[in-house]
Amino acid sequence: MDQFFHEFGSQCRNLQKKTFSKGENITTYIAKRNQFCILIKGEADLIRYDLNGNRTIVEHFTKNDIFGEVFYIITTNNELFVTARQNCEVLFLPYDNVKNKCKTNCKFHTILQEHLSELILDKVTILNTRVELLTKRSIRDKLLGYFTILSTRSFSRVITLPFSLTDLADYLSVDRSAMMREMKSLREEGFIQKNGNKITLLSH
Amino acid sequence: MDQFFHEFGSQCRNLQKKTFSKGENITTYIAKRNQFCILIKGEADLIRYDLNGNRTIVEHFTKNDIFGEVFYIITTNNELFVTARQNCEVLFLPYDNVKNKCKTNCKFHTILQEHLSELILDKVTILNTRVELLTKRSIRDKLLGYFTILSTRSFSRVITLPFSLTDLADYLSVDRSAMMREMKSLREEGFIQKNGNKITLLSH
DNA sequence: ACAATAAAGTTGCAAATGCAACATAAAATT
DNA sequence: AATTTTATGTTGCATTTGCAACTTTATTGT
Repeated sequence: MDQFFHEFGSQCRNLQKKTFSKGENITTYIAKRNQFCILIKGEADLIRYDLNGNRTIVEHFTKNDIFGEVFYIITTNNELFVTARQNCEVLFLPYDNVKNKCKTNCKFHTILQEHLSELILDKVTILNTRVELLTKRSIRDKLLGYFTILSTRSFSRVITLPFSLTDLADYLSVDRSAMMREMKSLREEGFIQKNGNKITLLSH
Repeated sequence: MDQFFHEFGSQCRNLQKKTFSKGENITTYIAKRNQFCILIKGEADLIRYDLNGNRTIVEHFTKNDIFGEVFYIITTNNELFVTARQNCEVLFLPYDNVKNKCKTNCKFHTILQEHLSELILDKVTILNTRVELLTKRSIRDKLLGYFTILSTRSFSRVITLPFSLTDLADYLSVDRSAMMREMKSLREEGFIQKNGNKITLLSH
């Protein structure tokens, strides 16, 4: 699956491949259109700004992640948009076209269809992990929870934050200065060790 | 799809249909097993207790919702279990059996497979809505956000809470008394009107 | 119908978090 | 290399939230 999107991504007429530079806006979630996107290169974030100006990183996408308006029901009137964190390559295709058979019956759509439920299932597990994190009651628990997830994924007590501390606060949906204060306590109380964007989880 | 689970739910040997009384434990999420469940009758909740004794309603399931360990990666050592809120009927099947072809090639699995990605996609939108809610910064915004979602779904300014206020607090992952205080302010400031478990959203 | 249990509602106080405003360090841009 | 921009780190103070402990009102079970 890993190389599949690259290899076959440009063979069908019903999809578009676009390139984005760092910082560019990839798409905006406006209404329930059938937009389905695959990130085949780079990293991107789904960002929301609320009425008080708070920025939230709703989702963080890496290679082979899927996103788009099909996955989202817009209830509030907050702006939601996907921004390229690095230079990105994105496949755009109408979801109807993924779900139903492609007219041209191309190889891309056939394989995509076969793996579709697996791709979406992965998204569910990611979102469940995200909910688990956000339901934690304190900044401390959110931080430790997040570190634990990264640690589990990398099979290591030493983890590298995938984004800046400012972004981390927006991802955990907490105030940055309050988060920094909590990080300091965690260091002082011997829970973690910190060196730039590398953090070591200590047994305590 | 709606009646499908009932009609065909008992025709295949590779799945089990079980009944649960209100309050009973339907399943516990322990490890990444391939458990896939369909709630064909009743309502149920995915509950987590953290080390401080806080109860969180991680998810709320209604008729035709799918759940189970396939959707979950257990990272923390918190207990996660699904409890019947009402008398429930649940189909249990191994996910491998859903994904791949069923040996007996029965009608149930065939139709389920056809609709699988749609079912999982629905779950993604539900989870995205949940994340949207949980990333709101204050209890007030969480409450108003939740009311707005229910209002949009029911096409009405008058909404009926699907569970008790105690449960709502556990669902929004906030302290109950703090939530009650906020509800009171919302009433006093003319945002909402309240009558039992019926709430009316006012234009303000 | 009564008792028992659970939910709703309230409050004072403590603790956590958010806000604003900085200083300093690092990274990006010209 | 100098300048601008962005990120990190810190702090005092205000506000929000959580905690504990109640009373009152519903709901459930016998």
